[in-house]
Amino acid sequence: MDPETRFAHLLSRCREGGHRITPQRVALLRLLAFSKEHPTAAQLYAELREHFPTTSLATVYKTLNFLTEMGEVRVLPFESDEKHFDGLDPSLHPHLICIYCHSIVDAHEVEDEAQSLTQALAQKSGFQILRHRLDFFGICPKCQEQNPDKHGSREPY
Amino acid sequence: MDPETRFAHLLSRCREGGHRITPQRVALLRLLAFSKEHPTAAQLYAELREHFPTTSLATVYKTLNFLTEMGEVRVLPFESDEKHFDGLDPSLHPHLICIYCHSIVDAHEVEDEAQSLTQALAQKSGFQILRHRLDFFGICPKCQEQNPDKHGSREPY
DNA sequence: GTGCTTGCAAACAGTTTGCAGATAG
DNA sequence: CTATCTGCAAACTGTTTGCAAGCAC
Repeated sequence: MDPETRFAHLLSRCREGGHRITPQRVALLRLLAFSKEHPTAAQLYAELREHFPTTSLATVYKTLNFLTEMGEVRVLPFESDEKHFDGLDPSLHPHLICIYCHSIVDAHEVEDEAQSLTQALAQKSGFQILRHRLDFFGICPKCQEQNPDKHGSREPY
Repeated sequence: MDPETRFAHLLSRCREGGHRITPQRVALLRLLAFSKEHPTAAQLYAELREHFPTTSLATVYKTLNFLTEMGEVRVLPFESDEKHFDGLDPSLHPHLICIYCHSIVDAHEVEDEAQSLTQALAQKSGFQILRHRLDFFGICPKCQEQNPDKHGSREPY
């Protein structure tokens, strides 16, 4: 789904849910629909503040929370303390996380394999599997090219 | 690896790392080696207190933290706020989580499939994949048998 | 005896909540 | 006009840190 369509979808889902469309929310929904980076609440807040200097984190959380309850946003907790939010595509798909640059990208490439692995596991374990969370940690193509000691600024995961 | 061997292994890893063997640590290592339930720090603390009424959570965290740094314990963050700890088997393996009874069990059944999925993803994405985190949420065999409204006490995930 | 460890309390980080004033519908 | 939303501050939860007294080695 392209970001503009996704944005429109988020807007109408808000209306459906009886939530008012405030300028702050419009800006947040836009960020969610357009950011591929799976941002944290703090990152969304920082970007929002560029346009709404008085916006508060509480407002960001309140909106993220009802979107999560509606199933439009997926929460991604990692070992780091802050939770990341996937507002691009709430469907089940694996993620690839770079331990150096901390980028988090969707890994739709192996959705079929993930599906069959899930079925195999359900059969072998007797669990009725409803959803999954599949994260793969490694070094992204960009960081593989770089000089190892230039990854610098961020603590590797 | 059987729990007793695992316990002995944890003990010697502590010594190797220059960490002193205190009675509190012995008790904690024992819990880690024997508990299949992937407990939280608070749960470990509660069990420890039965034998050491004055033990503190801080001590539990300090020990868990160096074990994690040594690679002997794996941290499992979920959407719930508390982190769970896998001290049974720090190797990479998928987990099955029951949304009703909150049990977390190892899913060694599909390790081979997970391995080949990982290779396929590495090839397709260009990532050099170092480790993964595979969680499957669903209803465990025990909870499937129960009357749906008897799952009661715990909030379903 | 030395230096790591304990256990308490205080600090900390991320998230949530309460509330008075502002505003979407 | 009314009910919801905002933004601030305070509360809350899980985890970490500082430090004096205690204990492993």
